[in-house]
Amino acid sequence: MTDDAPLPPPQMLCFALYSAAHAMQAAYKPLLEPLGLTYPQYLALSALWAEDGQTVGQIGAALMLDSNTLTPLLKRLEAAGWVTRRRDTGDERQVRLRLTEAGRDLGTAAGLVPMCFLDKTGMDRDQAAVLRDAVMALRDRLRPR
Amino acid sequence: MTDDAPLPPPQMLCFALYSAAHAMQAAYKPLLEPLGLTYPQYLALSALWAEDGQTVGQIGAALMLDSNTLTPLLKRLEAAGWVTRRRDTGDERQVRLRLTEAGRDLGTAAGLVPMCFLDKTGMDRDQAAVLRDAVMALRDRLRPR
DNA sequence: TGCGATTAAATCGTATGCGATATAATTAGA
DNA sequence: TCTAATTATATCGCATACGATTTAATCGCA
Repeated sequence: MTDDAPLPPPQMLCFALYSAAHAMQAAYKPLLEPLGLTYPQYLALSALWAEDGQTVGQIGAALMLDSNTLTPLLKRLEAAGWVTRRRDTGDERQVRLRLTEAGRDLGTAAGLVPMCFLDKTGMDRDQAAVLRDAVMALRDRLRPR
Repeated sequence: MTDDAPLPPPQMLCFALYSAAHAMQAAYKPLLEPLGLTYPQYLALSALWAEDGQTVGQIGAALMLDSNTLTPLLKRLEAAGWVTRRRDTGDERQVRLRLTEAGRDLGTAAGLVPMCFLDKTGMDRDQAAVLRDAVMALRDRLRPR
């Protein structure tokens, strides 16, 4: 039977997630740095590469981030010339993000990044998918809604 | 056979980790806020609850963080009255962190936090341990060294 | 139709992370 | 033993995250 003594960080599930997320971003860095992207910026662009013209809110729903995080990030992507930000003509509350020519080209250039990352994990697609689903299931149980 | 088209963020293993780590910290918030702690502060204190009197470097090794992150965090813990920071008398380069009386009491008060978190995951200890080990294994494969 | 409620972004403040650099103490070796 | 290399923290700058608030636009409904 297990006891209730406090576990040191290395043995906690939460710390495993915490440190693995950091390690993941560190592993992405050499892949993204040549492209001039941070990992969250890469995520935001990934959302647009999958579907261009999304609003801040739609990207936020995909990445589970709010405008307080996304607005400055998206402004940096705009300053870098990869996207444009324009108020929606139908609903001026919304801001639509559109890839520029350079932004689309960057998507092509970044095409190999996911495979390079998979390589680093030492897993095949199926193993990665199993772990991904387990982690996503945990995340969704932790989300209040 | 799978294709090489870019996956949208919700389907990527990296995003699962990224968003699960955020969800984990959000789940900890209601448990830690009453104690006046952030999640990384809780981790640092957990290291000290497991073994008091560690140096900045030792805590950093446990949490996989460097002094650029830890020094300000530990100063906040000191300002809150939970630890003291003193240069090691034997090696003045090192700074040793010691729990105050209040810091030790906080450890007692925080004793139930891990179980409360486990509850939120909807998993039992064994399931949590399996997932923890899988995530840690991935993390260690991603670490360059 | 007019106004209060709701919604979408943006802004502000604080706390991480982390690359790069600085500083002080210790160690190593000729 | 004297000094160059190494080590342990600290500092600085930038980019997230996120709670709280603000602003502007749209909606609901009497």
